[in-house]
Amino acid sequence: MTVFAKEGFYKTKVSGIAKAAGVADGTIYLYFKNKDDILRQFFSYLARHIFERFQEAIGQGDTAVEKLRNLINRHLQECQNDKDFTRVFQTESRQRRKLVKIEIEKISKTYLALLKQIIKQGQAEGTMRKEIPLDLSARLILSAVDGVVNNWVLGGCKYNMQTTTEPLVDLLVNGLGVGSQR
Amino acid sequence: MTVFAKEGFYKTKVSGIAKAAGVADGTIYLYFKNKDDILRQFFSYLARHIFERFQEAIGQGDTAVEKLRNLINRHLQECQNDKDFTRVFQTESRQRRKLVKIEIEKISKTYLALLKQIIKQGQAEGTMRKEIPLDLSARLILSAVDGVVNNWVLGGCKYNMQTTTEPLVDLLVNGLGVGSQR
Amino acid sequence: MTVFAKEGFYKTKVSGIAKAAGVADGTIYLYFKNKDDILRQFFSYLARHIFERFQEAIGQGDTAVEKLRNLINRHLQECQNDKDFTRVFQTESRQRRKLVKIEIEKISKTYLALLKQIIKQGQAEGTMRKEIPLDLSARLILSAVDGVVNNWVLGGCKYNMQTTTEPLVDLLVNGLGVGSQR
Amino acid sequence: MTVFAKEGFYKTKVSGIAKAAGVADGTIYLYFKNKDDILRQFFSYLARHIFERFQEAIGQGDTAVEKLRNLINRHLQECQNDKDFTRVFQTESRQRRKLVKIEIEKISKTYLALLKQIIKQGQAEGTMRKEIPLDLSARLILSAVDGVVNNWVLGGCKYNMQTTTEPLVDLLVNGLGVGSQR
DNA sequence: GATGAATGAGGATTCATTCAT
DNA sequence: AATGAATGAATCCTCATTCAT
Repeated sequence: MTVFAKEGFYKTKVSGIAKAAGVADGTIYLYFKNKDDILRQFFSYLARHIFERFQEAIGQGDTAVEKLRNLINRHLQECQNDKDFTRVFQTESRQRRKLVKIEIEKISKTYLALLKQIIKQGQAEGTMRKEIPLDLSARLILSAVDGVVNNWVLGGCKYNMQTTTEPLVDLLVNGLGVGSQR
Repeated sequence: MTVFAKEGFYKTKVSGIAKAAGVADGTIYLYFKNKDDILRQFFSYLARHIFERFQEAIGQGDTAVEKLRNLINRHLQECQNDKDFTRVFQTESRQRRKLVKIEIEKISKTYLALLKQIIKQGQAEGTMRKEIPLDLSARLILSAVDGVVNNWVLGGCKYNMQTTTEPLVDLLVNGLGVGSQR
Repeated sequence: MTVFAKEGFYKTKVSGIAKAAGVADGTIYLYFKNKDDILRQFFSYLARHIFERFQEAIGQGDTAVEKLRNLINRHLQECQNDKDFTRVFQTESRQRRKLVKIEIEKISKTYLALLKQIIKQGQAEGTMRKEIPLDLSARLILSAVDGVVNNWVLGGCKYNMQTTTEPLVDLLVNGLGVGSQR
Repeated sequence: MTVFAKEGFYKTKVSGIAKAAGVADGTIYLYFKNKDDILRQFFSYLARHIFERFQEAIGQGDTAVEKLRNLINRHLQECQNDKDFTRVFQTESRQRRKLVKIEIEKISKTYLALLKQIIKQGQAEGTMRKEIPLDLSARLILSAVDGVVNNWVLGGCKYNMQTTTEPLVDLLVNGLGVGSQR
């Protein structure tokens, strides 16, 4: 991932990955079918493991808003902890659509499911509006968080992204407008 | 752009572009320094022309919320009108970061400036909250809209994206929560 | 020739020649069949005109040694007067053997004929040795003069080559050894 | 070298070299940085190895004239033994001046040093004239030998060049003129 | 299992030449 | 006659992949 993160999938040479891993070029092919497969396995790994942690984060909140806050916070935290991973994901999930389509969709769907579940709980609690289509709300939240991460990546991963959690949740929950508008 | 949109920058052959353009391979090089330059000129063109249209859209609204709605609507509309353009932008602005860094930053900055100007007006009008950092609000809106577009692209550009405008603006302005929460 | 002299035949672009000549690329092809033909015509021109001047130089001497001195002097002078011409000749007569074979052979033969004629006269005068094969003597003189010129070209055409005439002729006529050796 | 010798550097295709060497195109690039480098390494090799043999030849003579004869003889012999090598050297040392400038100069300087050393010895012995500038004599001898080789190459490497040694040395040492002239 | 030299298909780019204006 | 935009054949070089050791 360190190597992919630096120059992107296409500019990365298999020999470069081998060198970074301290093995011979040929050795790569004992563990990966081909270059594409390296990326695919990365996405596959992500898809399998990331949600346990998200689930865990949600578990630590009671109300819907708390859960949302915890989820977003953990999301930003994880991204921050593994910059290379994040960078590769942000970059290649768009570029190599066909290759990782299945994994991306799986990740995306699971994430959206988590969000919908939170929103549903909020609606049941009476703390979240019922007029807005569930799908749209979920997608919009995902987009917003993804956008924040993307912005951070494009800016060179410099600032501490977790400071964004609080105002982000505030904005998502309360909106840009003043209450009287509604 | 049609060709880039289909397979991405790296999988696109210059000869493929030439063929699609109905000219000889060499002719490409009369107008572009090299393959990279084709992409760079595309982004450069975008940077120069897109904002006139956004500006125009904003001009057609009076209140801040109206302006926001018009901007977002026009944004989604333009993306919809040129799917190839949009797809290339969404994909390659991430992938070929270094190459188009300058153009991307220009586009991003100008867009954010438009948003901040709208939010400021809203705050002056008393229709938009002052507690949230201007920068964050603007970036979040951009991220959200970008996320919607990205989602549309990943989904194959199938549904009509403009139906999203209304609930999107509602969500951004009024938030996910019910009023009493604040 | 200025252009050929700078980078050699192969690195020279027809468009570069056109630019130097102040005409359009296509115009070149009104006067030359192709790129090769430009070089061929150059050698052809040389073959046709250079010997008049050499002949003239020889005409201004009486004894064989005088004639030899005048010929060599004129040879070095002409080379010095047109550095580009000389450089192209020195370089391309070797490189593009097949292309200019005929012209080179013509030039070479005529030059050798001049030299043989001089040596014959010297032998008749009793001032030049008869033991050495005429052919070899002539070729050796040509080689030596050519070598001097080549050396001058390789060194960047800096020094005044005509100062070489006198010692060169001395060496050729009297040899490196002291008289008693014979 | 066989391939370069046939058509010259520019007309030679890397794939042609690979084919002649019985390897794949890409293999060439495991040993040479690029096409230019093949030529450069050739000249570099020459520069490193040829002088041991020349030195050896000189060592087998006692008097200056003997040493000169042995050097020239060995020079012609080596050229004859490797026609392709010789042809490439004769051709490309002129054509690709910049590329092999350093190597050429090294070869040239070392050769001239050998010659000067011989002439000095001759002058000490009293068998070689002291009036002619050392530099010029050396350069002239080099030019003459080079000229003989060049002539042989241009003529298609047909005749036995070593028969030229004796009259060449005679001419260089005793000159073209009869003794009484001095 | 690990290696890394060898492979060769593939593609960007150049530039001599043409020809409609 | 002169132009120069357009052409497309030609070739260097890269790099994913293989396989004998």
